[in-house]
Amino acid sequence: MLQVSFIRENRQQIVEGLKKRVWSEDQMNILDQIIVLDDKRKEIQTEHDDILSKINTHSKTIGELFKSGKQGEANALKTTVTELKNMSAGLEENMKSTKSGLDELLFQVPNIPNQLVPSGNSDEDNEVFKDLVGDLPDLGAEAKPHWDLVNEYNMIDFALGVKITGAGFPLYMGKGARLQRALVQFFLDEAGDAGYLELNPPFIVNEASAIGTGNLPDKEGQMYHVTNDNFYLIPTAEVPVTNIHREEILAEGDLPKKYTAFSPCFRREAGSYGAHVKGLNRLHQFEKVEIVQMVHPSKSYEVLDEMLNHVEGILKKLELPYRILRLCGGDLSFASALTYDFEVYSGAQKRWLEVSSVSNFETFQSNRMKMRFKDGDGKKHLVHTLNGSALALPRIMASLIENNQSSDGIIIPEVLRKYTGFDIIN
RNA sequence: GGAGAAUUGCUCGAGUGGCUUAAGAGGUACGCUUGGAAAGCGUAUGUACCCCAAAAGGGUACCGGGGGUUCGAAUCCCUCAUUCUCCGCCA
Repeated sequence: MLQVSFIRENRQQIVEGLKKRVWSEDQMNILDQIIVLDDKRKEIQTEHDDILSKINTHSKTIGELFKSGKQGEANALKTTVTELKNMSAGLEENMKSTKSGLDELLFQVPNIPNQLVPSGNSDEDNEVFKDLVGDLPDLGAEAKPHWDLVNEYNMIDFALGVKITGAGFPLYMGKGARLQRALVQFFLDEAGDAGYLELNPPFIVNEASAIGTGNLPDKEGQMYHVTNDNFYLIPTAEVPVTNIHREEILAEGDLPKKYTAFSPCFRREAGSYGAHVKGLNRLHQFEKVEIVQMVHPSKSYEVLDEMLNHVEGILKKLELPYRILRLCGGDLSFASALTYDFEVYSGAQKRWLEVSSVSNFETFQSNRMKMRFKDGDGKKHLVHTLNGSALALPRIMASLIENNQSSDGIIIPEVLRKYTGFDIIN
């Protein structure tokens, strides 16, 4: 969420930014309401602190009066304090509702898009930042989509997943399961080599963590909620990992913090049915290796490029044709200032599949989480947080299976063979 | 799941209603001392918000979270979380 002080001082810049997110004039009014409520909050606090101060002084006096035996004076003063306390209670109530009103408004304001973000309403307006790297596979007319191939080679059983749980929970088997594990291992090794500390975080988080990363309150319906304990199944490892330093003040020398984590990801997003969500294209449970960084604000865009390079390196090693999109304002996630999506080409479906999303959140998450660092002068600043998928498994599997199909079977890319222990699935 | 004990600042740790402006120790920073270091001595050392044009200064809140009793709570009560010990169950 944005800081009120930032809203006060950069109104014009914010309005320009929100226009890219297709905000109406009506919605812009929220900005003014925020400032009005914040003014009110200050006014109430000044008044309230003043009363509390008087109560504190009087209480001390009462103690002294009792000690010196002046019961009458003490009791008179007690009455005064009681009156002050009534006033204080009223102000406190007012403060509470003002603050929650203010938060409610602040939660509605998304991050301000970076200058580079193109305006636009939907994914059709995304900018192709880097077009096709690699060659589109030439599979011929009899190319099969991955959902047929995984069936043919007994790699994944979707029907059993439905039996056990429901749609969107595939069961990987044999070489399918092994290939998946090989990819995870490969991704983690790549991240480790790039200096990310490997973590194995909790896959269920509490409410505070979900709020910290911006998954609550906005996207409650997208997460699985464990109501008995008020916990949430993570939609991505970004949630537990980014929350590691929630409400912390780091030393400037501690930055950057670089973390990587493998996790299953759970997403409710009760989807539509049809070809574009068929097979591995969209799931309720999938696996992903995530990279996360907490960095000095002056470095965050440099680091964003570094993360892009990291993801590109992996896709090149896997020999998958890919392209990079720069998301437009309308497609940008709520918390992000700039996002690049990676898409790989899936040869039989003949379409691009999103396999990674790399974002700079600037201070949007760190402000919610109160994640700061102290500079040499002892001044505190919010860190910038970034994260990216490196990578999400199912669509990598889908394109890898489709693109590498041959009359002999599915050819395993060279780089994975030491992890799989086999070079073909047939 | 049951019974008991605990949670205090950067760390350890004292603190059973006003004498706490949270003792004391350690750590850290700076200064003094020294040929240099150590020791010693001195000073400082949290977070958030508010007042003030700013600085200086002042105020409020914070002793695991939330609520309550009281003129006054780290201290008493309720509740939740976490940690430890024992019992039960368990991969």
